[in-house]
Amino acid sequence: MEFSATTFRELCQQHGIAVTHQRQVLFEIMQGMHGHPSPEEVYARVKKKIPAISLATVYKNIHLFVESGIFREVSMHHGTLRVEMNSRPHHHMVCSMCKSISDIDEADLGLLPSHQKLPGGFLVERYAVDVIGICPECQAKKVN
Amino acid sequence: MEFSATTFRELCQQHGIAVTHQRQVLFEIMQGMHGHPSPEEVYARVKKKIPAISLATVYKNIHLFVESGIFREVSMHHGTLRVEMNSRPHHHMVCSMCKSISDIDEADLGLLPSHQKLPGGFLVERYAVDVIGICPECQAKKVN
DNA sequence: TTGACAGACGATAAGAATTATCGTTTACTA
DNA sequence: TAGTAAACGATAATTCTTATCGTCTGTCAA
Repeated sequence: MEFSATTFRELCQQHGIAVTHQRQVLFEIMQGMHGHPSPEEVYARVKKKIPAISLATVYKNIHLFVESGIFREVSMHHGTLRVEMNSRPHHHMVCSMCKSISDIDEADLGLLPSHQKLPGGFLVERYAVDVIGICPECQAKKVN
Repeated sequence: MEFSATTFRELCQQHGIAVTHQRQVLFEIMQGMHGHPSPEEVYARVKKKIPAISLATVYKNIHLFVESGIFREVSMHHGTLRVEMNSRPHHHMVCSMCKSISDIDEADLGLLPSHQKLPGGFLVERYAVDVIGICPECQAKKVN
């Protein structure tokens, strides 16, 4: 929608990555998908166009696209199950560089709207806010 | 903090689970932890008290505690990496029963406070809100 | 208190998702 | 167009989590 086929080459140049056939097809197919596809789902679709493509290539390029900011991943997750030990109402600050999570009290964040029902009839139990940003440590490290 | 050692037995009775030594030690140790420990971290601590405990037992009981609502997991994660294909500003409605994710436009959710810096000096890039609740399909299925 | 039985335990194999390795091929720059 | 760094495909390896299974332990009724 926002990137036309002609700009894929420029997009790659911007990010200093090579324009390969696999990369281009992958990009176009991903753009045509909606929702929150998994690597396997993307792989299944790309294979229809490039039967010989490897799953590893799909993974490598999805990561590349995410790192370049071309696509975004749904909720930074931390590989492993994590249990919440803070029983006070709070949310999370997630560092986009080091992926560290720290807590912020709900009161310090400010209040959220609390509709009981959202469009579509979704029944709200609670809100979980991830504040994505740069933690103080990474701000200090960041040289540019 | 909120559950005393004496109430662990009651807590188990409420949820219809047996009071075992492993379970009790696990519970107490987890309560003493802070942050967002992983199963491995919990396992490492519990092993100091019960060297013979199995990692599988730790996993099984963490799940049990989470299902019972005794503890909560940090951000419902979906097992696999998911890529965001909706480029409009939006957030997510996550069903606590079936774990499905659907999008909600930021405008439909209402505005969030947009401090540039949060307590501790965390630099905000963006907010990602997960609205946890029950999707219409699961509301229909829900009999009780 | 005891005895039966469901459920919990530990050990470990299996499974799923992801990443690393490596030899071959391809794209970019001069 | 040649040289080189990067990308590719195949697949082994890793990591995290779950399943299996034989043994053991809580729970509940007698």
